[in-house]
Amino acid sequence: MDKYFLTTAIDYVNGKPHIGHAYEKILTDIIARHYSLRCDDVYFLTGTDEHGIKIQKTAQAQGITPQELCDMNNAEFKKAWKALDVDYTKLIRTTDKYHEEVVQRIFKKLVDNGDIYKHEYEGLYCSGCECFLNPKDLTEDGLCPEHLKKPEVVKEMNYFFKLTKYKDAIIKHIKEHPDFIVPDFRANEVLRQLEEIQDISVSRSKESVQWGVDVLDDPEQVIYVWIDALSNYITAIGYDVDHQDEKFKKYWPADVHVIGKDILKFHSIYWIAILMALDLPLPKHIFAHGWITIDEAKMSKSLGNVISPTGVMESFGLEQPDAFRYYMATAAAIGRDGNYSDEDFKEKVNAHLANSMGNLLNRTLSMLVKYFDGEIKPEFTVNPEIMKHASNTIDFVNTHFDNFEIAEAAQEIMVLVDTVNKYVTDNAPWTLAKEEKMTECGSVLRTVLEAMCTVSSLIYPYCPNIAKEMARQLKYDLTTKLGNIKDQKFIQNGILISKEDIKPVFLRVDSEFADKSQKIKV
RNA sequence: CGCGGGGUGGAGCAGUCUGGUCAGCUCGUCGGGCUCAUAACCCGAAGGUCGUUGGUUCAAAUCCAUCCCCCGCAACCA
Repeated sequence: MDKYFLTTAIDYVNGKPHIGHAYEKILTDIIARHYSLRCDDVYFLTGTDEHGIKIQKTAQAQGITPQELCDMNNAEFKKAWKALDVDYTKLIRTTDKYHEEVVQRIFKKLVDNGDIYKHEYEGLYCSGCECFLNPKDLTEDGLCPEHLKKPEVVKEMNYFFKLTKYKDAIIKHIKEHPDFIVPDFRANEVLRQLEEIQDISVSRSKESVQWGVDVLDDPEQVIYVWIDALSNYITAIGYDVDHQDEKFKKYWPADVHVIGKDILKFHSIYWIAILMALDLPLPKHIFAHGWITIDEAKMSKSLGNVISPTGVMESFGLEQPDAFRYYMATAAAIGRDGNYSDEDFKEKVNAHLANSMGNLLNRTLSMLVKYFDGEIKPEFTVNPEIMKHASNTIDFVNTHFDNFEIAEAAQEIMVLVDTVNKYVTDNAPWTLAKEEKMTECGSVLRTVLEAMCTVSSLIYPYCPNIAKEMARQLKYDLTTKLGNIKDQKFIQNGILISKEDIKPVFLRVDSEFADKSQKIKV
């Protein structure tokens, strides 16, 4: 694997980031960090979608310019990603000049090639909304639901993209590549949607939308979201219609587009058709994740249950996002909806990160100091069965990631941790020490510590800070590639650690200890 | 008959496509063990006729049919 290029959906900056936006970015960041342990060159693209009527109106309502609104909210998103340790390579904004220019040229190329044509569109226009309404959105009396006014029938000239031209090719591609749409049960939905696909309108008149990218040679029309937003995946890495720079050649096609299940249609149909029209290779996978519900209810502003990702961390007094990231990543099986609840969050991260994993390292290092003054002696050997299990876990985790089974991979890591905890109890090094079987005792400890090196690598994508702290105490190099871990020993002979250097890698949430430690830290 | 998703021990879920090896996982509860550790770790137990009813089959959580219930499908919104 020489490169791995992955993208998130770009977020509409009409509001601030919430837990739903965060879910997708965390998942993508975890995938990116995982592959960074298998490949030297990972490119993680995210971005913000900044054009369109809603932004125009929101800005108007707030008495600021659209650009000011975008700048403000774009900054909020960046801040959130920083707080969550979402370590993207690049964040593209659809208002970036180079993006706008390439989008115009893409549009023009599609027009020149005959994939985009002008067509008179007749629709129901509400002067209150200043936009066209979908007939199915109207009230029973045929009124605009917001303004309770009867919309007028208005004709508008728009540009249309010949989606129908690519229908058969897309169906063929989906059928021939069963892992193209992940999870696979979503592919059927897309195939059904493809049956009733129509050409899509890809522009709006200047009268209805001003905040957007102008169509070249036709200043009365603005390019609509499809071509503007979806193209970010190629413009960000240097695509242009007549020139593609080295970066683009290197990274395209994307290895995966990570998106929400609601926009699967746009990615697996519209975007694919656009790529076909541009004669570009198709992304290898489209991974559609589910929703995170809040206490079993869909998150919505009207219900007042929108949760800010950083708010969760604050309410539990967490300075690092690791626990939140772990919880988000394991909240749902692949592509399914998951649920967030404070209670469950606390139970799960305490049980897995503090009790099982953190405590395992802690108890082992404590014994090493207590019985051997922190020294690993040359005669300490490792248990081959535990090493085998650790090595197998790497394989399982890799396979899960290749299938985008993030939660399932985490479960596999915890199985390893549980196995090692059991190994410690079964071999009772404290008893061996009392019986003065010191070599046996030390061998148990060395085995656990070797296994913990693997654990720290595997947990790193989910919990980068915890993993770094584990690695520090193990004197282990976290940049070690997963492929190099197998059959290698990392715990060196000699003094590993002193009593003062041992510290819990993750404190139980909501415990007295956690409270106290937080005050000390601040 | 609108469309889609779902109903599995106290909670959250997997398993359903490819019937048997499936009643599983995480958490919680109760009892026991251990004492190295972050009141942690290990063992054991209780608890489910897998929404209903019927059918196919040697065999169904899994296939077919019927019915019941929940959640999305206007907006904010991944």
